[in-house]
Amino acid sequence: MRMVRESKITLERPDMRAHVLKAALLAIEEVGFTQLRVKDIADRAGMSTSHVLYYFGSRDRILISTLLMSEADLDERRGAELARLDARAALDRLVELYLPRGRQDVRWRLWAQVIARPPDDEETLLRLDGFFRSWAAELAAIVRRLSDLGAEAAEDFAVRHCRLMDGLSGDVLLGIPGHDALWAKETVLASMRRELA
Amino acid sequence: MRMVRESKITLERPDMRAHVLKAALLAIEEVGFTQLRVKDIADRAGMSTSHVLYYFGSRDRILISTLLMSEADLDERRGAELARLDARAALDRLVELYLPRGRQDVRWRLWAQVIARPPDDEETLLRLDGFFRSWAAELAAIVRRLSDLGAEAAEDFAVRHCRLMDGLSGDVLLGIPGHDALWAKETVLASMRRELA
DNA sequence: GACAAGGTTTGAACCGTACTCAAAGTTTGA
DNA sequence: TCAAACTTTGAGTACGGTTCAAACCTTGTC
Repeated sequence: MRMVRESKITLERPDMRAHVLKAALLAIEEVGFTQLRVKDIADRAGMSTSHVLYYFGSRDRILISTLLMSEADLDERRGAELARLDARAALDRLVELYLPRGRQDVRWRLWAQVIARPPDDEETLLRLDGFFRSWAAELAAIVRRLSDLGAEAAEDFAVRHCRLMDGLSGDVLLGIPGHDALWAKETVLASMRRELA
Repeated sequence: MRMVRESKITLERPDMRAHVLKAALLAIEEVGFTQLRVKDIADRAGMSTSHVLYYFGSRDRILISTLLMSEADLDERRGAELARLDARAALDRLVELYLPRGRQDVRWRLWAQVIARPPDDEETLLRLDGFFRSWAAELAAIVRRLSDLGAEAAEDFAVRHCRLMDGLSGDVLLGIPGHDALWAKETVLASMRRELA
């Protein structure tokens, strides 16, 4: 009995899951987040809805997994891209990568969804926390190159500004008049410059 | 034709709507946000689901209206309560009122919901923006009592810290281990003290 | 005081969609 | 080669939001 369960988990082919998650990203972009049905994902993955559910168990889990993949992907790309830039450009670019590109930004819509219906398993929460920390660490490293802040102060600066960007993103997602992606970017950068000057 | 529409709107009894919204708050607390059905609200309001929908049009609108009411209510209470306190105590209390009390905080779950499924009518967005501004204005006023910051600087301080609190609230709602309501409060207050010192 | 017009309320039906299940198909390993 | 476990699907279920038409009330008018 227990054997069955364990082997099931081990044998879940990651390629299959990744395939579905890519289909999910595509589906969200094409049909929009609010109208997204499991069928839209299944169609684009070339399989039945039952099969998608067989791998993920529930619609919510598909979305959470999509966020995790999307975030992991960005985590990699970010490291590679920022390494090539000088500190000031890296700071600017990091902010750009972090913030939503607009009201319909897929990654941020996923975040909003997950915050509205949070997962209850500890493991997922720790992975999400891991992404937070990764962003903060990257930002802290850049800040240390730009100022004479100590490790602790840089870390504090980074965490505060990540959370600030989270808050600003809420405005962007809501579509508050005047509070668009550009406004958010300018606001964060102003706050950063203010402290680093 | 147009007459019908207009009179319909005018005649919507506000007491009836308010009654439903209070029922909604109660229902959320009792059955939990994720399992909330329109029927749960209707039951507690002592009417049929059709009747609730007759007044609000859709489930989403009920939730948005509940948030608006909840926020308007807090807006009033806040003004009355903070006026009685000295500046330092008022700052502390404002932060307490702003932040979620915990993972299940009803007002914040409503915010999360509305950000995940934003309304598309301009009017609602402006009302939400109004609440943002109201919080910021209140915070700015307190800050000016505590420091020699000018009007502009105080306003900037206030907006940044409101958004910071929004971001921290996300962590609390998610239930990231270690990031509870108390942690959020301490983090904001530390940031505020840091700048005001 | 009766009646017309519009406003309110509801129960019953509709519809869409997440999820379940059993059966058929496929792989793996002994 | 066969059986056991894994995969895949179509059909079916459950459930919740939304619609609709009909009954009920309220109000103002002759």
